[in-house]
Amino acid sequence: METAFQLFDCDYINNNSPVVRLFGKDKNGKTVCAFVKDFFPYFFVLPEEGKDEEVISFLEKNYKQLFFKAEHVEKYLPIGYRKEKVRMLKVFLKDPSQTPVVRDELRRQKFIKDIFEADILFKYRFMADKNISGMKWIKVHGPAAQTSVSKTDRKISVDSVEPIDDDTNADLKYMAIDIEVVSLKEGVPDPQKDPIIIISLSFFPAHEGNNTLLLMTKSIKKVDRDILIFKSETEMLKEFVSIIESYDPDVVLGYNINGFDLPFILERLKITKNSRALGRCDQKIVTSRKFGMKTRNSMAGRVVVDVYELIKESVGKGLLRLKRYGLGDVSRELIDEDKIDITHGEISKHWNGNEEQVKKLVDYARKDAELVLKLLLSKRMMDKFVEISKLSGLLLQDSLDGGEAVRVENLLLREFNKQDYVIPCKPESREIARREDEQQARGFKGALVLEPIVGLHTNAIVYLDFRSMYPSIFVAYNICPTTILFEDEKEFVKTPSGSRFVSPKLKEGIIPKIVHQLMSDRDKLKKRMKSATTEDERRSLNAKQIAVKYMTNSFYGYTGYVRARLYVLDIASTITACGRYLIQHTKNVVEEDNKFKVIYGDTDSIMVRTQTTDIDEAFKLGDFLEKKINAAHEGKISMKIEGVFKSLLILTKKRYAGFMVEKDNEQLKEKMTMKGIETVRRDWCDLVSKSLYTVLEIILKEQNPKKAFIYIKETLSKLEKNEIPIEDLVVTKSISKSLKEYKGVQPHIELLKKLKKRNPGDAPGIGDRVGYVIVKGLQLMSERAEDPEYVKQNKLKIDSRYYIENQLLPPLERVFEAIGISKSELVGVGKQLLLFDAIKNGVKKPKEDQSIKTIDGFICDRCNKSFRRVPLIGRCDKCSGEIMFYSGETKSRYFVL
DNA sequence: TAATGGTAGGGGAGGAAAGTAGGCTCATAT
DNA sequence: TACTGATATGAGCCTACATTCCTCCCCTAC
Repeated sequence: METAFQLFDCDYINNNSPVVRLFGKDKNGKTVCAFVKDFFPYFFVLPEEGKDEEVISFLEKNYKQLFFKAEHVEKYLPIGYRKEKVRMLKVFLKDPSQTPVVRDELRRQKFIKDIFEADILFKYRFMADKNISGMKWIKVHGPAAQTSVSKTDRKISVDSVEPIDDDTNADLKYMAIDIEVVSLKEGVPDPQKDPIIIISLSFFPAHEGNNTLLLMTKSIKKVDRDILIFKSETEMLKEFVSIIESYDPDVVLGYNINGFDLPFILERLKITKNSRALGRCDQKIVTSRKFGMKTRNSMAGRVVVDVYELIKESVGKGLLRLKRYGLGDVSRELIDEDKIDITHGEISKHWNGNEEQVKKLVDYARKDAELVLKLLLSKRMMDKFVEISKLSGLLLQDSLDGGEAVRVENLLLREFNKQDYVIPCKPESREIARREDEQQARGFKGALVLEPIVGLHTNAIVYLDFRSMYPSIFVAYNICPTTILFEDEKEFVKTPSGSRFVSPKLKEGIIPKIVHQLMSDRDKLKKRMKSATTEDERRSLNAKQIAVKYMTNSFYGYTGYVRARLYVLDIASTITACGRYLIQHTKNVVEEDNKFKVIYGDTDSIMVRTQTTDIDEAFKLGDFLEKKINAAHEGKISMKIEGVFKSLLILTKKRYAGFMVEKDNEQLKEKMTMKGIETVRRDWCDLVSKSLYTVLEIILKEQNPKKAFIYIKETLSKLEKNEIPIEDLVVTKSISKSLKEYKGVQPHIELLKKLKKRNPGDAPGIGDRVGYVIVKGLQLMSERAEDPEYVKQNKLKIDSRYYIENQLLPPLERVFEAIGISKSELVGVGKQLLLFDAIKNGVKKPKEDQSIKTIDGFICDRCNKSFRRVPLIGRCDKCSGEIMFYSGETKSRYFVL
């Protein structure tokens, strides 16, 4: 019998000898589990000269049960150009789980020179050898298997496996989970003690007509159709297990499901003596493992997706701009839907409250599961990972969980093996330390950032960049671990930085080959995208295109990554050195005849000032430059015009704003671009981002600083009059490590300490973002950071002075200084405005009693310079005006304690 | 069984350290 | 001649301040 299915998961079980299991779904939506026998784990041993037999007898003697067989093979060593293969031993064992033991023991033996591929996960060893990939279709031959262990529609005992070419995707079933827990004590719920009270499930497609199901352990009168009530948590969990089995989801998802819901459920299942085999196999319970701060869960045959982690990753990679990661914030931003408002601390209160409150809690739980599912589906968050799986060969779960290194390694393993190369084992901790030291000592220089010409440029600026610079360098100079020359070779390619790689005529490097292929694949995908007829087709092609781009760009970072199997610092350094040469050389070429000036450039891009203000002409000049530069680089790497800036304000390296015109199908499109400036940074409050954006827009589009001034004046006066909503004043920052590890004093950390004291259960953790506002007071600014909600509730006063002097003015000063308006002019305007306006607006001047009761600081009567500490002289050191006490808007010579 | 791509760079806040001005004390002179 | 009080001056030391430099941290550009 022949069966084709899309490969969803793969693992192995040990029935005396290993059996590989392939999980997937066929065209009819039936789940499949295919069992493959007679595949054994192996690795390669390079013995010392002539010691082959010693290795074999050692294995025979010490690992009688485990050792299966050894074969003599000829392989290329992976690092450094090799003309000839080397004889080594391919050692087969009987049990994958024991491979590390044998490997480590062998390593200690004198007759061993090196060991290769002794740490490739068994499932990936199998998949690589059979040339099958996660999320691709495979065809298996074989009869139905007699087993009740796996819970799939079809079970097959496999004789042969092969990949098939099919680009479609099977329809998947999704189930979102959200649990609610009451904690007996204050703080984080403890699965040992605290019971689950509600399990909220959301399905796509519907489960027996229900889009949602709510399991709960308290009876309420007005019962919705989707509510199931149980007498005990034990019974509720039992039903939960059976729902999973009957619905049989492919994807199980949740918000922070890895960190909270799943581990918690597992613990409660254990305590209530329910089954923990939630996967498509009775034998394997769901495993939950902690790696440092991360928790990973695996469910045989299914995929666990944590939407919270996906969101964070997207933000981290700059694909998404969000200030906070809460489900509420994210839903509002991405799908314009709100969460029902209940804090963790209030859950117990609602649960133990009246009917109305319990009902609200139920609605809240239902909404959460719905939102998570909606986010994943409507934003098609998994598409990219499906494509990454197909490209790299990884299983979908590992594409989602793992980093770039695993992807690159999986791809390289296959390509290396195809060409008879072995790849090294992962470095041990000592080797990692050595690499780190080496990097420390030698340094690993990165890209070149050209010194910018700071200021406002109003001539047309042409913006050009290199197409996939680092990947192109790999290809252009045949850079690869397998081609790097340590010895003399007649035919070689020399990079501008002086490194030598063997000529591609003798050996085309493996990485260059892969990268070249990926780059041309991407070009084709982009072309197909342009002619796509349906939105679905376009979106699917786009996901592919993005995945290809990711893979292409991963190789450079990988070679400089200390934990990589194929870490070659020389290669990483060579790549960046070539990049530096290219950008510098390009600048020289552009400036050759004094018509153009390169005013800035970063890594792979340059901005060229022309002598025109006409956009069409600028584009023509851009085309001219493009041709000239590409000719200078002899087709090895090409530059492309990205657009023309009508006006551009450069503040510093990596910080600029411009009014850009792009060409899209011969249509001109205008847009504002801002890089690195506070408008795009998440650690400034919205007031700053918004007003700075407006100011920049006025300056760039209208070139009218006066108008910008007036705008600021209004903002400042609003701020002084407390007319700015507190939401606009919230500054958010990430927590990057545990409290103990922080050395200095920082606002968000100080606030975190306070929050932990107030409500340990609700306090944010590592990886979360904390939002704060600065309130009035005399302590360090960091100690005056406060939770906005707390400020509202306790009616604390916002420190408007902080927002003016430390938030609004500094970024504005930098902008105005760059356009030639002095800092003091603006500061003067800012501060005087602030005080004089306030006075004009009717703040009473004390007449009879000229003393004030509290002080906020010390201020110069003439120029309004403020001092943090009391100056001992009574004169302002700037203008020699008199120093006075002030409180709010009131100044006085006298201060009564 | 089991994790984690890279360097360059700006900028805020706090803290240490070296530098400095002014105050205090004491000696001395008038 | 011895002693007192008021006043001035300068040296030496101490303290608090303003400043500079550095570290830590966050986040971004590419």
